[in-house]
Amino acid sequence: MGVTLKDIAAEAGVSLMTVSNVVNGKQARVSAATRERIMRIVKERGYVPSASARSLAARSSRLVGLLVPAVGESSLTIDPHTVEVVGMLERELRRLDYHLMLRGISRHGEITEALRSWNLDGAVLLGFNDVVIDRLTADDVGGVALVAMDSYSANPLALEVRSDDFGGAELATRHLVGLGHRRIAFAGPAFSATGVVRRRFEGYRKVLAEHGIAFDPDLVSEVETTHADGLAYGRRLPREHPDVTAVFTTADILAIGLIEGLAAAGRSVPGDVSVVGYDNADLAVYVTPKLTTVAQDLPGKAAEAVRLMMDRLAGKERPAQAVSLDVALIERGTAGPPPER
Amino acid sequence: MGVTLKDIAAEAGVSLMTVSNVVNGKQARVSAATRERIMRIVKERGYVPSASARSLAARSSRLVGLLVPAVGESSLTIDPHTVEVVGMLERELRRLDYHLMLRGISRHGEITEALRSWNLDGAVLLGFNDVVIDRLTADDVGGVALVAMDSYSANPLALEVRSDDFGGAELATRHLVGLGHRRIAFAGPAFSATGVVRRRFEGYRKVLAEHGIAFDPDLVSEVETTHADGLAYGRRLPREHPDVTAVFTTADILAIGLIEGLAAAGRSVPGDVSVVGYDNADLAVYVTPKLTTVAQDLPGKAAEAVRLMMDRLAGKERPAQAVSLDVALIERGTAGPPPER
DNA sequence: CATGCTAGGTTTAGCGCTATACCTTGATCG
DNA sequence: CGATCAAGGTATAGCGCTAAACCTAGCATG
Repeated sequence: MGVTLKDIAAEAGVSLMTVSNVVNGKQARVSAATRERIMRIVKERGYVPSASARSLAARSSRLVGLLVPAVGESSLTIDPHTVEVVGMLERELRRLDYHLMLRGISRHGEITEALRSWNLDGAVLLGFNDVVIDRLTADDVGGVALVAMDSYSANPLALEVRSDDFGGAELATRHLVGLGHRRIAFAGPAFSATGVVRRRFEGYRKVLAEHGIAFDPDLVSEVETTHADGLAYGRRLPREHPDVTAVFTTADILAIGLIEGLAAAGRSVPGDVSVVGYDNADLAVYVTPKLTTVAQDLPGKAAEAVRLMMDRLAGKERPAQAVSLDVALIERGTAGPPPER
Repeated sequence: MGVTLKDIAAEAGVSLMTVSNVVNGKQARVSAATRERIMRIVKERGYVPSASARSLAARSSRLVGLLVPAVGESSLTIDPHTVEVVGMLERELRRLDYHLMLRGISRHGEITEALRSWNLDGAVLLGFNDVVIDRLTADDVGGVALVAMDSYSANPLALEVRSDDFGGAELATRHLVGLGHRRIAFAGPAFSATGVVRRRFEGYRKVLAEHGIAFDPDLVSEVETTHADGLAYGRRLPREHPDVTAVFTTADILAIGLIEGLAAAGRSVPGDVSVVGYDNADLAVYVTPKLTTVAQDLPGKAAEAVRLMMDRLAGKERPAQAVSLDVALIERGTAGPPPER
């Protein structure tokens, strides 16, 4: 159906390999005249190389997998700030003439299957639990460049791109302490899921220690990264810890739920309680008051992921194993001084 | 490197074709005993079929493209309610053992290129201008099942899945009229971009007519689907049309910006002005007051897109050409009776 | 003048799989 | 009892491309 190399070769009166060389820009082997003639025919006939044939013959697919956890039969849930990374990833890869395959993973073995079946050159692991990444063996991923986002894995097979989670938490907590808060709660999902939360917790704890504020484990709550869980947490917080005047949360959506919950419990933000979010999601500015939050460098994350992957594909000697991007505190309306007493 | 059909065939002492038949579940041609023996070896050796080889030999890739506009060098911007559709699409396709390739399109020709190069079986066109879809020729898309989302194209080559935009607008407008509003504005992007906006406009207009309310073109504003543009619109609306007591918008994000703009201009929602959004995005419930909006059936959209595509791939005689899904009005806090005067 | 070298090609041998035609063997049947 | 047929396979010929080895003239070189 489609036009093939053979057709072009026949029309140009050269061998198939000459056309292949021209199409792939292998300068050395063809004269300028031949090259131009072939290129003209390629354009005219609308030749488009077959990716499967290339992948099969060249053992490289120029395909990168975007692997996302898919719990059971449920669909992928890509959170809003991840979506932006996906869009940027796609653009970077497209510039380099790579393609992106989106794949939900529900069993560990599916990672290997996806990599092998499609002969992927690389893959980006988005939102996986660290232990999933640690379980990957050289047998699984031989040859493919794996980049894990926001993980803190011990697996040398995976390149890693993340934000400075420890530093972000320091920034947020330091801001609250600077405002005069002493009873500062920490709310985020379980540590086990990802090292990210633990790093943020450690940053929080370090700043408390720096300022001689006693760490109170009761002020640390395990709250899922959802509006509903944030809401529930906000409702019970004033009852359980009336002395808390500020909360550092690990996600904007959680913070927004929290603020609504606090309001339901009769506490205003930032009048009674200050709240700091994390991620600087779009919606941070849609709520009232606008959310004070820690911003990640999303474009940087996508760019670094691609850079790391390309370095490894190029067989760079000692490519960076992990990159940590800077974060910034965005001061808006949800953090202020504690109430007078 | 990987295990191939040949390896399995050698180990099982059968021909390569027998293994191929077993792996592909072609019952007829193998005895149960042989089938089991082969399956055991396949499992043991961790055989994974090569998608490129299959695609090449079978002229079918089991790959579906997810084509999204990418303006110039910028990255894909997938709006939040689209993201959900993407996740659901992926799940549906994965269940059917298809894979999804995400591809940004910046020139029209890239659609064809993507389809041909990867030998795609089908493609979902997300967020394209109707005229882009109309320009697709049989030459471009021969054999691939194209599904366009939210388009009203005249091109019989594309299957279409959309919500009942006309009906959604009717619902919203009727709600406002029922509440007692007479001066109701319409805010949305230019009609030219997509028939969706025009259908919603027509629904709005029809309900006005039904109730004998004179249509005033001055109350129709071209506002982009962004928070910023909604905000600007909200700021100027009370000045330009102080008598407007309600606004029907074509997007939640626009509505949220609008509400903020109205607040900046000293108008409260729903006290002074009622606002109805569209899409029932997650963030509709994060803002205060929670947004009254028109909800689309997102899971239905994804499922229908896949069903339509599979029907066409299966060569169904008269597959549906377009599907329109039901919508529902979600009453929350931004629409109330007009102020007393 | 044999030798090497370079430019500009061509030939060959697959990559891993599937479609299709073909081949046995034993049972069935008019 | 020869023809027919189904079950259970096998052999062959690609799909469209690339890597790698090979070829051939024309020219410079010691």
